[in-house]
Amino acid sequence: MTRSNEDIAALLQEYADLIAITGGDAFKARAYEKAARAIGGHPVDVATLDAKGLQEIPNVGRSIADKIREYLETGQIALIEEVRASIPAGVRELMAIPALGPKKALALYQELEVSSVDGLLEAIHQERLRDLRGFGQKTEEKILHGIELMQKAGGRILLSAAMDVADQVVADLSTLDGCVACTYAGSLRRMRETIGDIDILVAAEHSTPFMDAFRELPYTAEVIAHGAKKTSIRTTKGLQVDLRVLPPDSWGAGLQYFTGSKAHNIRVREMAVRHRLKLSEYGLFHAKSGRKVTSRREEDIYARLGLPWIPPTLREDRGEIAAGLRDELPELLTERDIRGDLHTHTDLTDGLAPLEEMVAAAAQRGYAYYAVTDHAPDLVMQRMTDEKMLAQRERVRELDRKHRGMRLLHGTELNIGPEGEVDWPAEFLAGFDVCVASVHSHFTQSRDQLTRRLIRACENPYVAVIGHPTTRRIGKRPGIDADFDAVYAACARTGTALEVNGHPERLDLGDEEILRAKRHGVKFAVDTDAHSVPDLAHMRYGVGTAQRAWLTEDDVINAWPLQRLRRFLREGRECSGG
DNA sequence: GCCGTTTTCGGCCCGACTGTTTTCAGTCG
Repeated sequence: MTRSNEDIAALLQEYADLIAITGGDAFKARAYEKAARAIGGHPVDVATLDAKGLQEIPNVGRSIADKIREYLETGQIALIEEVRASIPAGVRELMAIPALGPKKALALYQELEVSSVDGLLEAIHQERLRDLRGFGQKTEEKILHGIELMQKAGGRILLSAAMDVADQVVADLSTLDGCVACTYAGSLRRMRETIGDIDILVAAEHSTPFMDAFRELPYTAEVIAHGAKKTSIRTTKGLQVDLRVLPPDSWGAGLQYFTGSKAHNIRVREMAVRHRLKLSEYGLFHAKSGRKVTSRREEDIYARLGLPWIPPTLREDRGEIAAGLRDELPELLTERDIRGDLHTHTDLTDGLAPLEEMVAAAAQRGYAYYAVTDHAPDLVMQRMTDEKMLAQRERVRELDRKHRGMRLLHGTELNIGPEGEVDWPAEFLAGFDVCVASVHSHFTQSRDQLTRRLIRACENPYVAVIGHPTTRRIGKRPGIDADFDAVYAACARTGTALEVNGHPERLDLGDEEILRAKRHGVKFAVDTDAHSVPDLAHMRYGVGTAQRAWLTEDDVINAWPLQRLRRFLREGRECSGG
């Protein structure tokens, strides 16, 4: 993940928003948006490219290339700074609320001088929106609901955003002299879907050099607190990061303590008490004498309590301790177990990279197989046709012959229509190796309709995987309201797998839903839904989510050898229907 | 602003839904 690509993408997206808010040329805004997306998804660090290299990125022309150079040289883009000065940052934040776009955000600012979410709430409570043209009672309700949804995230950020920062901090601190170990702990290590703040641990004899370096990092914007054992900072992006430096001898105890979860740690400490021991972040001690038993490694602490080492993703007090005592902890799925990705896109629809680049990147990851699943025609904006799909299949077959060691599957991501129908009739679907089917619209149907709709998709013999089953967007949109137990039962009955979509905004199904689905005997596909080469790396979040739901290699169809996967796909086609 | 030419301009993903309006603008995927 390259820092400058992301920063520049964010900046260009901001400019696109500002153009939209100020009523500028909509096509120009769109051009900046497209460039932002292309740069965010570009596999090469733009800081290493010259003007010519920059313009080779799709949707980046002379003007935007110049602005990127300007940013790389001066750290800002004058034009964007200028527009920023005329529109308060809060106005743009309003656009993050569902139901509010640039036009309504601008109306709120110009007519009511609202320039923050809090200000908007106040205006609503004072009933000042009532007189505003284009704002009615329903809009008001939608806005309130949207704000509630945003605030429920409670300032927590996406797993991926936290991971990027943590990876960077760990890399920076690991280079310092005297660093025995350095890693992240907390909910990030447990791979929770959202993260409150980031905990970084260092094992070293002397803490001062680390605390000093931490405060001096280029992305440290503010030092919240600093001492010998703990320093807290806020990054330039507003994230809180805590650093704790432990003596190497306390590493295991500290790591165990700061990884949590709180509920898990309470259980473990209760066990310690029953063993007449006492567990703290400094180690495991004899309760009476206070003599240290062990503290250096997590494994030793768990072992002394009669437990195997418990993977962090399981430490949620969901039965992991009882299972550990019975020696029945699952052999969790790991990223190494994944043999292929079954849901990916190319630039034939809304992906960024051409087929050849996606395939080359997949081969680089060491996959044994890889499915290309571009959108089907019912998602009208993607302009798919039978001819385009068949032509792509020819290219896939040809590439497959060239690639030794990785088999290419030709698939599609079908759209599940309002009645549960999909884009193509059986005879056309039969030509695909694998079909993913997903809901992309009509989220507000009744519970019965949504349930029937999903079940009908499962019953289509050619549908092998239900993509992002709840369609939630974390912090933005709740999942659809269907009777998912009925859907899971249908999946089990028809041999249809459920997706664990690894996109950090989706993580869909989430851990709790996977646990429920598994009880119905369903199999899963852990996919990235990649729309660019860097997106392929989202597999780590899909696997993390799968781990949190106790999934093993046997539960996950794309962890199987190709032969077993093909058998699953074949049997699904035979046993679905009615 | 980008792109691809019918090569220096003219088109740019397109349709549905929703709420507000009184015939359509704004938002979304």
